[in-house]
Amino acid sequence: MGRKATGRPTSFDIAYAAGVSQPTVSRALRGERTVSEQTRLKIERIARDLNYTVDKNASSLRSQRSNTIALLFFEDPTPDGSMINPFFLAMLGAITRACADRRLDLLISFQRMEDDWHVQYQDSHRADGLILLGYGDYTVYRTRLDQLEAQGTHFARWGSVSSDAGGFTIGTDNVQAGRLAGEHLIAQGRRRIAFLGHADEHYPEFKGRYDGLVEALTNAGLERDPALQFDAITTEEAGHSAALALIAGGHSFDAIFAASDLIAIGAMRALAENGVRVPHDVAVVGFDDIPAASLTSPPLTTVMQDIRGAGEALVETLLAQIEGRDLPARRLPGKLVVRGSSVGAR
Amino acid sequence: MGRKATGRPTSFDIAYAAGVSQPTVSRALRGERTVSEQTRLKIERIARDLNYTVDKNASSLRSQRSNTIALLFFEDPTPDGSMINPFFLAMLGAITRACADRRLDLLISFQRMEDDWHVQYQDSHRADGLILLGYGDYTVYRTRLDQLEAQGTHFARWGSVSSDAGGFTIGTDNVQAGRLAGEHLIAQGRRRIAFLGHADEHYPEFKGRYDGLVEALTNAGLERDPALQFDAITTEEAGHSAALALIAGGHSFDAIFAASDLIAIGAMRALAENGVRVPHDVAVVGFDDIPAASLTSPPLTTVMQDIRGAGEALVETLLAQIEGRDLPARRLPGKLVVRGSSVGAR
DNA sequence: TTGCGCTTTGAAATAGATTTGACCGGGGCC
DNA sequence: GGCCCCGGTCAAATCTATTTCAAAGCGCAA
Repeated sequence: MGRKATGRPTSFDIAYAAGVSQPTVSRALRGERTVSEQTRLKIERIARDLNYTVDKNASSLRSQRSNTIALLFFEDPTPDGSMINPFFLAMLGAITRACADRRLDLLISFQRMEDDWHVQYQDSHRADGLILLGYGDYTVYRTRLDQLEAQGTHFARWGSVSSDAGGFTIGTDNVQAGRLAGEHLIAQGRRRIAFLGHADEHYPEFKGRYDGLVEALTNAGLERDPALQFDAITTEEAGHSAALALIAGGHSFDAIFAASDLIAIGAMRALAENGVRVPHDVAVVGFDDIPAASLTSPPLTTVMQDIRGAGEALVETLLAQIEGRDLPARRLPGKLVVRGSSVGAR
Repeated sequence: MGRKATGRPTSFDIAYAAGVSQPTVSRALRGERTVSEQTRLKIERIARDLNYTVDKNASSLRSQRSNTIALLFFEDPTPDGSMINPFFLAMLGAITRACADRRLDLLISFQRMEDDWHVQYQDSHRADGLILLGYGDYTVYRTRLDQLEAQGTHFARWGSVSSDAGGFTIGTDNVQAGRLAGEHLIAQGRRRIAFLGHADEHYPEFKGRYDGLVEALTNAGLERDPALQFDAITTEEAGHSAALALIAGGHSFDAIFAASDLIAIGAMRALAENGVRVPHDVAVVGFDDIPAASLTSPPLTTVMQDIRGAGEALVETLLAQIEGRDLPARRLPGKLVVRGSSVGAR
């Protein structure tokens, strides 16, 4: 008939070739059980032969489902825009994998929360839902999150679960993870453990880690010394400064628990500059297990977050939400990775 | 009329509210000049008021243009799937930015080339074109690339430009960049420069860097010593082994040019283990400027690739191709980043 | 008044799938 | 025999924008 000679085949072409109607092709290829096995196999074969693929746009338009989710990084972008928190990049890998397993497409964007065209991802039917990744003072983004929720946008976010933010949050159990680090250092005979990182409610992740450390100390019958806590955001620079401040503070210490690997790496540099030996004089434990952690000398002991599990959980939670069955917020356990920076004779 | 009370507004709703026909709404919102200024402003205001956004699927279906590109990593995935070459991750940032500037959406996938559902991205109208990122022995992927080209799929890839691969390739000018590294080391008074990395045509990027080094030596009237070249793929382990082999080889050397930062970091570890001081005894230069490069001690001198430019060029080339005007392959210059590992007294 | 060229707008066709409602022949039940 | 149910299929409606084509409106000249 009047089918154009060139161009991709459509479901009509397949239907014609298979001697069935076009809707049957659609059903068969989606595996609806109302199509007989025999018909389905025949249609599948013909589709393969003709090199046919379902048109995603037509499919999504009709079904109002894109089978795509959007990943938004709402970290403060660095000036050159290229340095992205390595931890989130690892997470990206895990999320990609989780999506691929479920045959979902993944759209990504590094737009910041301040720009707001991202809220249109769902409205424009580009994506069925959003995954939000962001570190730091999330209270800033609170308005945005509320707005998203009010709009009926489906989303899951990575962050501190303990906070008062609505559900749909997946995060590491920072208290447990912090305790793990503390217990490890105590087991190594360390008693005066400094904490580098903010410990107030603006940084709930960091605060949780600190609380965990304090718990470990308490459990071991040790006193926490507030003079050994120094604020730092998650950069190598901040870690360097905090460690210098710690050294200058004059209080004795035999271990550092840094709220992130970048902080730890900066701190180790400061220690080295001051002739402090790691781990001999001071043991160091970081957090995140970024790639660079295994490359320092000595290699950095750190707490690894369950990135693979996080990716799975985020996608799963989001899907559940899209389908109307809400899942509870979840906390994932951290795991200690012992390397050279924390073990050895005192 | 029979408009459903709930749900997003469609262009019909806007048209009704504005007292015009629905196609006029479409034209106005896309900025076609055939719509009078007055009408356009009115429609835009109403669209904003009603919180209307264009349905991406309907739009793409009709126009056969998705304004989306897909980014494919075809690197050999590591077992745990989370470690991705940091250089490509940085590139991801640049590509994201280039896409955002052009209001393009970006789909990403870490599927390997062996799996082949990626070839359907364009066929299914999910994306208008592909960007391919992959390191290593690309001859393996040659079949795939040819297949893509035969299919009429639009794509741009990052890689070695010198190769015989079809156009649409963007890459660093590895020879120039290698020469840069060589000249720097020679200027530091180094004469016996080892090269760690494969130097055969299966690794065209690495080979180019080696050729550049040789050029620099030749230009300076120095002889190249083939005994100072050791094969290594781009891992820290390989760098470590290669450096050990170099040391064991017994030939004297006063500098190392590593084909990648990971190799360089591994090599520095081997040097340290053998009591070789950097840069005092041996100067080290890497390649890529991954985040960890500035965190080593001493910080690693390296050749930075123009990632920002690469992202721009890849997207631009791909767009050109989609629109039917082919752009020539391009080589981007590398830039030397001098840090502590290569400067200082001999 | 008619005709020409230009801008602006609308009606209808279109893109390619999914979903709804109906049909058809055959088997089971009374 | 009449009626209902059932699996399998199809025709028609639907999803929401873009594109084509035709027509209306307008100023100005013939």
